[in-house]
Amino acid sequence: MEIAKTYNPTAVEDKWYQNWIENNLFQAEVDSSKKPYTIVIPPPNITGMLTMGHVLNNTIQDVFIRTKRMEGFNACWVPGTDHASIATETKVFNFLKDQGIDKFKIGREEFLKHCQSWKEKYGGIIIQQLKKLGVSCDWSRERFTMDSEYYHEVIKAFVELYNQGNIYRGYRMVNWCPATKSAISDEEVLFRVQSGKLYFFSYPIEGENEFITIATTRPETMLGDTAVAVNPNDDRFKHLVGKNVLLPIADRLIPIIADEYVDSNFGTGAVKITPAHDVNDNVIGLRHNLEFINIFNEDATTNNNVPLEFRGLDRFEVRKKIVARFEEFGLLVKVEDYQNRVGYSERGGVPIEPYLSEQWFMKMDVIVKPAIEVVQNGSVKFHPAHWSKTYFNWLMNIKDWCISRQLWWGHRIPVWYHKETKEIYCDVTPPKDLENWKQEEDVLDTWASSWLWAHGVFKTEEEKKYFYPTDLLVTAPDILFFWVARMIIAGLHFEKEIPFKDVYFTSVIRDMQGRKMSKSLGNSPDPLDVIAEYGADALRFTIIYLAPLGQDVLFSSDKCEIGRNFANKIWNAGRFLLMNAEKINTNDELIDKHRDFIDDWIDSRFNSTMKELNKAMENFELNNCSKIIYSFVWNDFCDWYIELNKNKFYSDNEELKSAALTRTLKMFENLLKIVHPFMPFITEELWNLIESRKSNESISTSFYPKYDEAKINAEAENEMEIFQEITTAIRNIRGEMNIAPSKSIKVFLKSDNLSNKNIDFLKKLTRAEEIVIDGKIQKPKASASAVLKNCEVYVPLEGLIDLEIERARLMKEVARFENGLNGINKKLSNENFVNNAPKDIVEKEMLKQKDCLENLEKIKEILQELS
RNA sequence: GGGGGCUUAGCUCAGUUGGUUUAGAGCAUCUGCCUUACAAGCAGAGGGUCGGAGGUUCGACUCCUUCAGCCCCCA
Repeated sequence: MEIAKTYNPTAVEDKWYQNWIENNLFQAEVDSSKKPYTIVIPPPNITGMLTMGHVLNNTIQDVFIRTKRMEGFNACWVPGTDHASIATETKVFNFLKDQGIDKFKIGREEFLKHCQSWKEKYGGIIIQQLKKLGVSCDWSRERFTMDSEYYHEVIKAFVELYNQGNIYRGYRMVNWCPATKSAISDEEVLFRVQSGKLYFFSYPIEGENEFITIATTRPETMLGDTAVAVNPNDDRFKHLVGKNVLLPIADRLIPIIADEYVDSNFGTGAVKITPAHDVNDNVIGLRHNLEFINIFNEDATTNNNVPLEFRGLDRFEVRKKIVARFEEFGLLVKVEDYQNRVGYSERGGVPIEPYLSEQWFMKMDVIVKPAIEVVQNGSVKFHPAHWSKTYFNWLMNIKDWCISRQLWWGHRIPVWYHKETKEIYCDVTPPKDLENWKQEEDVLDTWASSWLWAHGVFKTEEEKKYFYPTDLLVTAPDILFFWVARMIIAGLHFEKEIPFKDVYFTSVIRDMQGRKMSKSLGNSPDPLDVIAEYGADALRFTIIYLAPLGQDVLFSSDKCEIGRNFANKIWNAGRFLLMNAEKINTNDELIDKHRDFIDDWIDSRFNSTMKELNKAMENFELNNCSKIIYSFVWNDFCDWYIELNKNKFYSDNEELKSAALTRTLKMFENLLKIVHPFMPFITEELWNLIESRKSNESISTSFYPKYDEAKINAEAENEMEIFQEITTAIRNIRGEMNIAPSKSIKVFLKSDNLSNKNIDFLKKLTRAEEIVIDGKIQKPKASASAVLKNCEVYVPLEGLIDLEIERARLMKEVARFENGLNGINKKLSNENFVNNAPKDIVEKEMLKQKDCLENLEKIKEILQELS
């Protein structure tokens, strides 16, 4: 059998994914004989393309679900997509616009048909991309937030909340996106710092020959001013409070009021108040009973509440005109450069406009209470835990949630207004005399549908009962408020149960300069390109390896060399074993024959690796898991176990060879299994190569190795440690003394308690032709030496030794030991330490001191001889 | 202004209740090797005193205070 020298993922990955799907390996059905382990996917947006964030997030979910599946749980990972109301509507709107089609002309029904077909065409792309990653979702359960059953759930929830009095309609100030002509939530406003201007306007005071100067960043809103406010403690203005100002251009009289809110240090200390177009002014307006003048249309052009010459203009046009007019009047005092934070609509891409409008709101103060409790009492655990602080901070200061959106693509609010009586009807079914009613035009905020995701994805009560509450949610921290918190609220409100037990907050992926990956910066590699270049396994492993819990990740695609090289290492270990398997028969009956310390040692190492791995997994430290596995595979299994087994594979004893290979392959299979959740493809390929399997058999449904405390063997580990120390010491001499690897050497080991039994192993690893172990060895002349615990190493180098180098080597050792000894002496000469520290600690220090002293003495002796 | 996070080798990061660590890993660097699994590899080496200051303690990278710098979220 020919096995490629370097691993080539491309063919392997597609082949196995298809095989898994054909064999329905990831399908989960209700089965009361098995414990469920459930994850619902954070549904990607149908307008989205796979990002590095998705890669990290879904790899994490896959690692958990695959591990649990192999551990014997009924693992169920429910995939799906989100209709993304505003994002999709914007996309389709622009798509139609490019073809000269106007949304408003074709009307709601027609527009929704376009959305639907757009979804059919593009909505599945990200799902196909996810499959490339190797994720083991149960695709038969794929859900969409506008599937009919799910749609019904969302509407039902609205009706229930409405009937309970938790939803109300109100005329309130909202974040208005003039581009999409819709309200958006606070969380969908992105603040950007930009350089703007601060304009200083003078307003004449009624009946006085005096002016009051205000500073503003938004001159156009002066048309809607209904007061000027100053701080009540500001002596400069005390005499003006209560007087009126003649608002220029608008020619209205507005009062000067005093309010603590005003910061005397900002601008001139006097501010204009526009209650209809600024959040803070709105609060002041309510407090002082001011008039609310709305000066904008829905698209943020000026309406009929402004003087004729300013009507029907874009807000930024108006700004210019207003400033020009103030200048003309001589009322423009000055203009300063100013850095201000402007809120932008995340989807619309334009500055949002605080805007008064009729909207639907959800009362939050009461409904959030249980959601706070379940995190406080640990029913829902956050990983890392510190996110709970942010969670509490938000929930405890929560405001009512504006859930209506002036869009068409989404769940239309199930409210009808009676055409004559204006009576409101709210139900899952429309009123019987529909002709007399008019349905609410608005749809629900997308999050008011996806907050039901954790239970809404299950179609029957039986399924919900079995799979819900789910076990784990893996998500990015930036949707903690949007989604995680709201899902907890919804789960507790509608199902009386938490939606999930653990929440894993993933790292944020950044580029090598630490910048967030974004489309506009173009700094995000396309994961599919990365997969094509390095393989999905390599990408998966690398991203986990780089992403510690709670830390951001700096990523560039060349980092995938870590994963690719690791895959190649595993591949070649397998390749080597398979090459030997061509010449050596394996035989399970021999598995316990011809064992020696390396077998005990690798069993011990494997089991302590499993112990660490299980612990890291329980603590949601996947990054740590990847490192534990990497180090076992590379440093223990490849560097030492395989190397030491070579002697056996090349022996003349057929039975010994056979036993050794059987054991090594068994260990290799275990190793493949623990790597499998991280690198599913290569492990499946090798698992099938090392043994012929049945057609529907897969490593992904094989049994995960169980940790066995009894296999942890301190004696074997100790023996190995000594062996490794001696090996390294000899190799070090070879390296430092520049002895070519091809040149064979003789080694003398002076020791009383070292046996001869491992000499062949030592010879092999150090390329020595002869090794002599004896307690009475005299140091051969002109040899390089090393002093170890209970053992002195001498390598005779007649004619080859460079005394200077050897002296320098030994001096370094002297320094090392002296350094250590200093620290120990300092401790032991401290009476307080000796008296107060635990006994075993003190004893250890004394032992260390003794060893150090002995070693120092020996090295110094050797040095003396050298000179 | 409120909340959160970070600061350990050239770079990116580990370091789990303070004491088996003379502070580790990967990458990068240097030296030597194509040793019949792997040059995407092997062997060896150099490199930090843990952001600054103070404190608690017999003992601190680890706990406390404070200062400085960087980042994120909310207002």
